[in-house]
Amino acid sequence: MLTIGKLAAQTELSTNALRFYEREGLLQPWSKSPAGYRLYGDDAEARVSFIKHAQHCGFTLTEINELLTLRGNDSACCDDVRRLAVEKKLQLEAKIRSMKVMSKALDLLITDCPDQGRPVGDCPILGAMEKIERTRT
Amino acid sequence: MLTIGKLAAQTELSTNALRFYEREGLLQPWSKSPAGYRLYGDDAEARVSFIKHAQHCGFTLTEINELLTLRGNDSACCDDVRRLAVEKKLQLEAKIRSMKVMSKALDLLITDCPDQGRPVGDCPILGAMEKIERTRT
DNA sequence: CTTGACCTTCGCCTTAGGTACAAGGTTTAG
DNA sequence: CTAAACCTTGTACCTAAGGCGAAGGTCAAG
Repeated sequence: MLTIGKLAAQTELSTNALRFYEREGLLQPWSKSPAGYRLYGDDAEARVSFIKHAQHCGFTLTEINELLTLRGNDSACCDDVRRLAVEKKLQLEAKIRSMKVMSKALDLLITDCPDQGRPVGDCPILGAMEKIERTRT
Repeated sequence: MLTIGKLAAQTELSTNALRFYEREGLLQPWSKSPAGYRLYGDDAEARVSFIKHAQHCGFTLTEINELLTLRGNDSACCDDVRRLAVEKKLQLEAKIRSMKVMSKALDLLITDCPDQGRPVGDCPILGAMEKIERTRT
């Protein structure tokens, strides 16, 4: 049985974060002491590990909640998990693509502006941003 | 002189967005009618173009405000603009890298999980997420 | 004159993941 | 006994870029 502070120290989360997870339904304390202190079982640590690792894979807390629900649901099948993972990967790739487009647009602007010490009135970057019609790929 | 609705139609923004830009200091109306209606000059359209294009390059509204301030500042130099652009590009690239890491982590999990109807108890994705490799037990 | 379209300000809601107080109760070590 | 360290609930705040709606003022046409 761990109090919130102990669990926070073990998992390197803040106590605020743990309470936040509780409000979000991600991690319930096993019981409460007579004084109302949260008491966590040893499974809590593994659950926090799960949450952290899923976060590192790009899942939001809401989605992690789904994964945890799935995990506890005996009628669920591994394919359900796999489907969520594939979907998340597609989301990540879409976002990466759009950010690459931005990065390339910036590249063009930056290479357009090679000279030093030019006044802003002549800045080709600012100029290009005003005229949206010239979408130079 | 355009009222907010006209400018919204021309720029394909909502009137809410235009009022929001005003609060944020991005776009001030040229004047107000006796009844308090916002009246925008013709420069407003170009300014909105600028804002939109900068957004497409990944700049936040706060950063766009800096760019606009720079543009109006005669003592500013094109290098200042260029520096902001380079910095933004670096930010984008950092984010892209971190998302690629996530995507690859997901890839490993997905390929670990053959697609037959396995119960969640055996799911290698869920299993891997519980066991974050940790240095301490 | 009245209807409907347009405008005003104000203020809450969203996502995600918390942080930071405030005011007070509990536990433990010295 | 006391003071520190820990815990509780509750509230408010932050980012980004607005969305939405209430309550009400204004303007043009029929």
